[in-house]
Amino acid sequence: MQTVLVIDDDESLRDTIGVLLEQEGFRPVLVADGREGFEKAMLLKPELLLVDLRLPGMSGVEICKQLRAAQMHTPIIVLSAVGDEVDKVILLEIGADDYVVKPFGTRELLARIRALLRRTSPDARKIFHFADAEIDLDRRAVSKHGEELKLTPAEYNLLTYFLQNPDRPLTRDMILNSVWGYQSFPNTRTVDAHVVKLRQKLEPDPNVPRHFLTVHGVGYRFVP
Amino acid sequence: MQTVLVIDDDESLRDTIGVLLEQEGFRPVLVADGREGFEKAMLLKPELLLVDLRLPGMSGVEICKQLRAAQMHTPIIVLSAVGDEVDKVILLEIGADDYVVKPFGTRELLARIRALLRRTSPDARKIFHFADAEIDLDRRAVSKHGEELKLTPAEYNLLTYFLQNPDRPLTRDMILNSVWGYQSFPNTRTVDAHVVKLRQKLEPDPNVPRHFLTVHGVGYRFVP
DNA sequence: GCTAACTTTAACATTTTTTTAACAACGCCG
DNA sequence: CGGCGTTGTTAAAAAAATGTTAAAGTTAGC
Repeated sequence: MQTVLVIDDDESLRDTIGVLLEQEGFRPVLVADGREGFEKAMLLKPELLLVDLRLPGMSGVEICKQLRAAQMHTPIIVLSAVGDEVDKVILLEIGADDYVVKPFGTRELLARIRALLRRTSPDARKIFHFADAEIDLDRRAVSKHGEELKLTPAEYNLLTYFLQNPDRPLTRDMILNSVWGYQSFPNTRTVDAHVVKLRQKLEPDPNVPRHFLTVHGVGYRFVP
Repeated sequence: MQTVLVIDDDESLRDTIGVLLEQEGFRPVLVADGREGFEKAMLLKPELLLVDLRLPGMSGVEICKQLRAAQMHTPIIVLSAVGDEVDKVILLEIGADDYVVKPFGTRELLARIRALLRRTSPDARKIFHFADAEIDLDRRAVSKHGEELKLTPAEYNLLTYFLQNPDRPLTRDMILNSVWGYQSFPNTRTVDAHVVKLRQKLEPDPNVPRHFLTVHGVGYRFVP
């Protein structure tokens, strides 16, 4: 579940947002004090921060700056009161990702939260590259020359195992254990058959393997 | 034409609002009873709701709560009598978007209606399009070629989940957890059965799925 | 309590994937 | 260079997963 840290000294607003977030399936953490909020942010590493600009203890601006300085890239939405002089440029400079002006509708806030999370989270994806192929582990998507290609579960599992153990000779037993699991005991040639398929699908020239190499008498070795 | 559902037990006020809305190009539907109003809301899926707080059958507060609980996000304006204790925060919590205090001028009411519709309809309103279908999440309404089509609750929930997680392979477990909830453990084939139904209702050609794709060995993937 | 609508399950058909077996090709070693 | 074990390759058998349908089980509303 995604944690959202809310730092605002207006108690009723804080609670309202808390209830709203809960309803929408987030885990809200509510804090009134600026300094306490900053510490919670560092500790909890929430998926999103809602920060009031005007705060006791430590201003919203300061919180943003410090977090960014600490290499914390949590998306931040700034809540600003209508009177505050809000300069978009300044907000961007201090590392905020979006802002809403109080009073705001709950739907607007939710829309912003959703949009921001969608906008920021995909970047955390782990994407492997080698040869002209790209493997997006989260999406289970593999593409070559930008064209999506289909891998079967066994192929995909084998590929991820190779990706996680590059440059190392891997015996068929090791591969069977890690990829197929202990309970199944297929013929060791099964591994060979699947390596062939990976080569066919991923090697620039399947007849001259450059990434899925054979280690004669041992097994296989993957070089990125 | 935009439908506005008015739930108020004061007949003369109800009629006044009805005439006003008609003049302004809306399609008013007038109801006196709270429970009846709630049912009409679920059935008609109006673009806007005007709800009196004090109602026979079912209170305005209850109507708002229930609608929101049913994932119906139609904008709601609460009509409150001058004596009612109205707490903005409570109104927000129960899911109301705005309120006016009786007695109010027709121009004020209209202004609020217009403002709220403007605020909610263009961008904040989540309307998904794919193939020749349109899904209005807020109104829980699905149409194909402009014709409304009926989805059962399970189908709708599943669709919503797909819409909110596009392009990502979703395992049956993930789907069961998110759509059916933790407490229920139906056969995994339940998901399959419902995917079939969604395909039948929404795919241009159900035999060649282009949006509800199966990821063999994993689950399903929705591409808009 | 009855009906109608919906959900779940079970059964069977179909599709996709995995494994195996067979043979060809290769590499190492004398 | 020739033999022997290893690997490449392929197609078919076997297994697993999914599609589909209808019947059984639930639930909600009257």
